[in-house]
Amino acid sequence: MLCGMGRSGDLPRGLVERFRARDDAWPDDAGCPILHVDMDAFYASVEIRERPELAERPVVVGGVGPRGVVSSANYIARGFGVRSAMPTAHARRLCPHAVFLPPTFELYQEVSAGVLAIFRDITPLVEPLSLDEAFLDVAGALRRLRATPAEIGAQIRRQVRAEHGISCSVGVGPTKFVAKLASGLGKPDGMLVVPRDEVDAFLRPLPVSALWGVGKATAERLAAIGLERVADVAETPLPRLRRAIGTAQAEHLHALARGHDGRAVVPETAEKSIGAEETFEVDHYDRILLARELLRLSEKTAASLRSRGLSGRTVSIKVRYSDFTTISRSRTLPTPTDVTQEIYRTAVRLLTDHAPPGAVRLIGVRMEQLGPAGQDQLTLDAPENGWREADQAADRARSKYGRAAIRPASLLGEHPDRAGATEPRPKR
DNA sequence: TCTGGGGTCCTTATTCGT
DNA sequence: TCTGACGAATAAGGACCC
Repeated sequence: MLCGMGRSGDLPRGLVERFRARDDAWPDDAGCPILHVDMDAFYASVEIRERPELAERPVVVGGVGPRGVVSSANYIARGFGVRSAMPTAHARRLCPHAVFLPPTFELYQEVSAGVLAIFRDITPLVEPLSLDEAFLDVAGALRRLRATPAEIGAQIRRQVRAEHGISCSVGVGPTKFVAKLASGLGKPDGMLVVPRDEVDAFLRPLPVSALWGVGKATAERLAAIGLERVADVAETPLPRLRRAIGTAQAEHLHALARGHDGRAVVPETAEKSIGAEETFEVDHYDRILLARELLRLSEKTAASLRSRGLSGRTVSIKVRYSDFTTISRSRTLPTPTDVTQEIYRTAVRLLTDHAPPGAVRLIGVRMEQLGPAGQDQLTLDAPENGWREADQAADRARSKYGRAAIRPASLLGEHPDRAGATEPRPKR
């Protein structure tokens, strides 16, 4: 959410300013149909909007437990060095007087839906990347709106602020990649327009970490062969790049570095996997407790599948040990399922077949190979039919009476959100 | 500093059928 | 019948993104 900072790096200051839109004046936006809109410090901004008295204070949103990390921090908190993905404990040391808040996703989802509605009024070609950012292709909307891409970007910024009380940044460019970089460098509360024929001048001075898909590991490998800027990558022969980082990534980065990015803005993409995982506040050895946690996570995953009308064929579990090494084990079922009990049984078998050697800090369940539910599941007499009906009845009860209404027997006595997480549970 | 939770995509190895 | 080549599916791990 706030990763833009390290990426802009030691960019020559003037370079960004050259592309900045201000006072209804900006560089040539002909041939720049792609907009990337990114909310500024989204979670923190929404929380501040709800509580205006926080506006002048450092605000950090994230996990507040001993193992929480920062999801979002307003710019005052960033001034103290607080960054996203940083352990909350570290953020507290850097900025003890900040207000620390747990995230309230329902609220962010609401605001996000409202902002997306603004985008969809402009064009149906809206591709959300997460709750707080989206691509728009406005090529087809220009004539109808009698506006240029940058005018549309400016309008969006005004409208988001007026209707939702938060600021956003916009990047306008000929491709998705350029638009995304531009919005990041325009932050906070700004707009950058990168003309088609200035893409090279814009990209070449950036550090390689600005390239989409280059994180710590890849940046190190590139540095090892002497590549530090986007220009270096653009000028490196492909075979050399392939040897350093592998075929697919080499070709992808080489293209991006030269300003080539043919990816279209795609409104709807099918989900590939759905799952749930949890990090314990303290590590656990207890197999029974781990199994109980798997049941809770299977239930969550299955309910999520059912609410989307999907089922999955591959059940996969993930276990992270206290030393942070992480394993995954998976099994593909003969037919797809969205039934809690089936997912749980498979998950537990995976866990016991590969009994964890040590203390566990995280456990998770995920379903893959998703498809529309209802195919292959209605085999008469299949043992899971009874379970399906039970699941559906439970879904209905939960939507009527709340999540605590219906729980598997082995989760009784636990708080619905925190079953098995940490504290010893009350004995009954 | 001591590392969340939701995902996507890629690479490599293995197995199985033709 | 044996063997190898090949592709598809499966499994595991890792990097990366927000």
